Amino acid sequence: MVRSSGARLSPADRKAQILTAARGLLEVRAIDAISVEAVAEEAGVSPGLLFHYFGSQRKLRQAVLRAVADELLDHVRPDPALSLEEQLRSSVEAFVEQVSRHPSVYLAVVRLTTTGGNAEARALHRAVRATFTDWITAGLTGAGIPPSPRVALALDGWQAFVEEIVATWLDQPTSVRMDRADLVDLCERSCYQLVMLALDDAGSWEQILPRLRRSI
Amino acid sequence: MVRSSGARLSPADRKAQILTAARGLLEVRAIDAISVEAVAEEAGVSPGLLFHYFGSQRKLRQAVLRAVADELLDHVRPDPALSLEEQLRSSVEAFVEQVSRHPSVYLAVVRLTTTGGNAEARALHRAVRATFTDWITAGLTGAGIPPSPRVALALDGWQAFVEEIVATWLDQPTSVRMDRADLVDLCERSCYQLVMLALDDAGSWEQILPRLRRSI
DNA sequence: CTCCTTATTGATGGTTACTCAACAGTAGGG
DNA sequence: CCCTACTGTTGAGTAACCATCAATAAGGAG
Repeated sequence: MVRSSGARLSPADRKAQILTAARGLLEVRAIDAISVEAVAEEAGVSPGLLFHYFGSQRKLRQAVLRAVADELLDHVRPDPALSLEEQLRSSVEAFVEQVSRHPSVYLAVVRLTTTGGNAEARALHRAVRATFTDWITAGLTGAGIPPSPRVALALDGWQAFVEEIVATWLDQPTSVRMDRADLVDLCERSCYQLVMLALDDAGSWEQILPRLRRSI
Repeated sequence: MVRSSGARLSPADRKAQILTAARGLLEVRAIDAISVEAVAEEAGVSPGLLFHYFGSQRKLRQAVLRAVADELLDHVRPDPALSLEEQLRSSVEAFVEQVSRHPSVYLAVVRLTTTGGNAEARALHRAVRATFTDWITAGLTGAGIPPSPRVALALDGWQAFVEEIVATWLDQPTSVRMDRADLVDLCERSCYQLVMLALDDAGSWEQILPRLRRSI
């Protein structure tokens, strides 16, 4: 067994190092296939230590996913200085960008719809979704569109739509894929369409755009 | 240990019995939490026998999911005698119906986007999706709308949208939920909207409906 | 240099996927 | 009716892995 890190570290440093090691494994293996012993070896540390710091395998995996999720949210967080229309567009672009860069890592968070047990993991995913939904509903409220259960449901579904087509798009060979700009376009416009639908507004999404164009 | 089934059965019968037992467990536990020993006990059989018939735990789970997926497809398969519009509507209704009846079982198939390892499980999910997509594209082709990568991507995303909002809807307490008819409506209309979007057709979905109304 | 705190380990137990040689039920020939 | 060949089935045994805990050693304070 390799002991890459010679001596004792501060708890914070050690925890960070273990998380980094686990994240490295996430580039290759799926989250469900990450064993405590593999992470321990990757970190150059005894398996027992992981239990000392994280308590259990579930909590370790949870911590890894949470770290990745936080990182993703940081990249996608909208800039309040922009207009609402620009916020949506640049956030969608940032999302596609980030997931494209490290697909196996971010899809682990984005796609863990995993009916497969793991209530905490699903809770994390729902929390990420809820964060996005909050950002958008705040923007819509600013444009005079009040929150409603139907809109919230549509936004939730829209995120599933985006996650799915981005993932599918990534799986396609680059020779066949549509332009990335087109993908972003499709994601952006579908948001307006689905919200309009949830509002039971038969009109086109272009009617709503002018209201989103002015900055807040 | 209970040996509910006294003696030797034909391989086909035994396999079917084990699958039934596993499916029963799926009503309660998640697919990832189903151990070989639990299934063996449920079936009244020694654990070793499961390996004889299915080879490994992965393949066993795969077989269970495949059985459930086939069952789902059977219920949702569109009736060629109907008009295209009616086919979409009744298939969506059948989908909501079936998933509502045994949520824990069918969500196991529908929601196994589980980046969590399990390449075969994802492949199965993709196969189910592809089947639905084929049905719809066939219908669209009949209405004069030729298949294209953009439309295929949108249909894939639409299914993610539907799966997500149905699952979310199921999680909500019945007191808060919107009407089931409204849910089906939202699913149906979003399909038209997203296809139009993929066609880069700025018009409303109502322009396309008349073409779907005549039977083929 | 010594002591005390605590980061870290290695031994250990229990669960579970998986293998395999042995057992037992059933059918067919004498 | 009995023997034999075939094969469905078992139960013991192995390996990997999650988890616990008492023992160890590193590093700073005095």
